[in-house]
Amino acid sequence: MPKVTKKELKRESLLNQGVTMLMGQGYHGTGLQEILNAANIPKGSFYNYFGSKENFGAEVIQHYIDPFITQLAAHLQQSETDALSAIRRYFGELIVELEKNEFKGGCLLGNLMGEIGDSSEICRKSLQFAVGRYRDLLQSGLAKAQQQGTVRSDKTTEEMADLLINTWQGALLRMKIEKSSVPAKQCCKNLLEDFFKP
Amino acid sequence: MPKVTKKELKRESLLNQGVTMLMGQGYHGTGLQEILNAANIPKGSFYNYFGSKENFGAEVIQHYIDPFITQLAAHLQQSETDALSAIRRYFGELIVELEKNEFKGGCLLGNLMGEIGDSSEICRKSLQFAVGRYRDLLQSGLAKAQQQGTVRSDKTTEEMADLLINTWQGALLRMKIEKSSVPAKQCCKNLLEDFFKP
DNA sequence: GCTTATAATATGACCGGTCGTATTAATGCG
DNA sequence: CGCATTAATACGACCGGTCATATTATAAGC
Repeated sequence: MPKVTKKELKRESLLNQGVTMLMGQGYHGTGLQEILNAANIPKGSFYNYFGSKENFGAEVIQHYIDPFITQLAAHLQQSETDALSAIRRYFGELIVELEKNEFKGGCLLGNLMGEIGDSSEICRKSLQFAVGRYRDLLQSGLAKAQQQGTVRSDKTTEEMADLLINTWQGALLRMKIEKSSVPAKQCCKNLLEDFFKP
Repeated sequence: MPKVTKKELKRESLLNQGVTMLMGQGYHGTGLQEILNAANIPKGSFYNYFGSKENFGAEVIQHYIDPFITQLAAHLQQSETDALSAIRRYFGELIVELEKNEFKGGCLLGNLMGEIGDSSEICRKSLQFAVGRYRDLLQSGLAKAQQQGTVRSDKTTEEMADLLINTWQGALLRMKIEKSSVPAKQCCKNLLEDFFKP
């Protein structure tokens, strides 16, 4: 595989810092300069990597969801675990991470949907694409679980995946203001261990 | 009842404009000047009504939830309707309003939880209080419905109210980026007409 | 391979503007 | 006229983005 250039390293550093800071302070609450300071990149250089802050935001969104998709896919690919258990384990791991992080941040997708979902068309589309990618993977996991007989068959897996994602998003918002992982745990218990069961 | 003073009128106008603009553009995406222009109030006067932008934000949050609580309470007080039907009708009305508004804005509580839930302690507490008020009212409605035998009794009404609010919040975020009320409708269908049923 | 010219890339000072808040001035009322 | 209230103005900081310039990379000729 081709060697990663210095430019690509810097670009990725910007994206990583962008994820961290937009999660903590939101899109408009975070100035470019703060991100550039953290990534040690001068202002003028930023525009070699990204056309604008808005374009940068759209790419931060994709950069954010990538590891979640990788992690969920890895769970689903484990052949010795049934799909529903894989999904439960995946969310279990997320909850452990959120507790470690003292309930801060939540989900960047949810945060930005709320903040700039109406005001940035570029970011709205990036969010829609990211949520779609994530939801499609969850849906394929639920479909597998249906085949394995561990999930109810009278509801479409699209609808169940949507419900799961929406409830999870709402639970993470509650988590932030109540500083507790109880909402996230209840989401998993009520849907994955109750409502979705045959 | 005492006559409403001019000062109170101006204060309420600021809060109304604040709700509208924070919904559309978020907290940090909306400057005070924009709100003051819309309310026709000079910059210096703002500080007669509110100690800071942050305090203003916290009061906008309470001002935002008040009519929802009033509307839901009115539904629940109608003696000729059972509680579950009242809740369904309430959410049905919200969906109609959201469709009329072309799926913009969503829920200010959800938006601000995501954007400033970690960065403003004053607003976090206001959000927590507002969500608590709303949830408690929903919980009392679900408790009534349990008494009437229209809602399952093997789950606490606190937990069901939490699940309903969290899923609704997540559904409204999806609504914004997909410009569709389907997520909100699915939330009601799956929870109020399925999962919560005895 | 070295030197020079050219092209590409990187950069930080600067721009015009707005920010939230503090200070000062003006106005209204008893 | 004095005090309270309201409003105008000022302030220091920061915003996203631009651009003239500096630096680095590449190409061409010998």
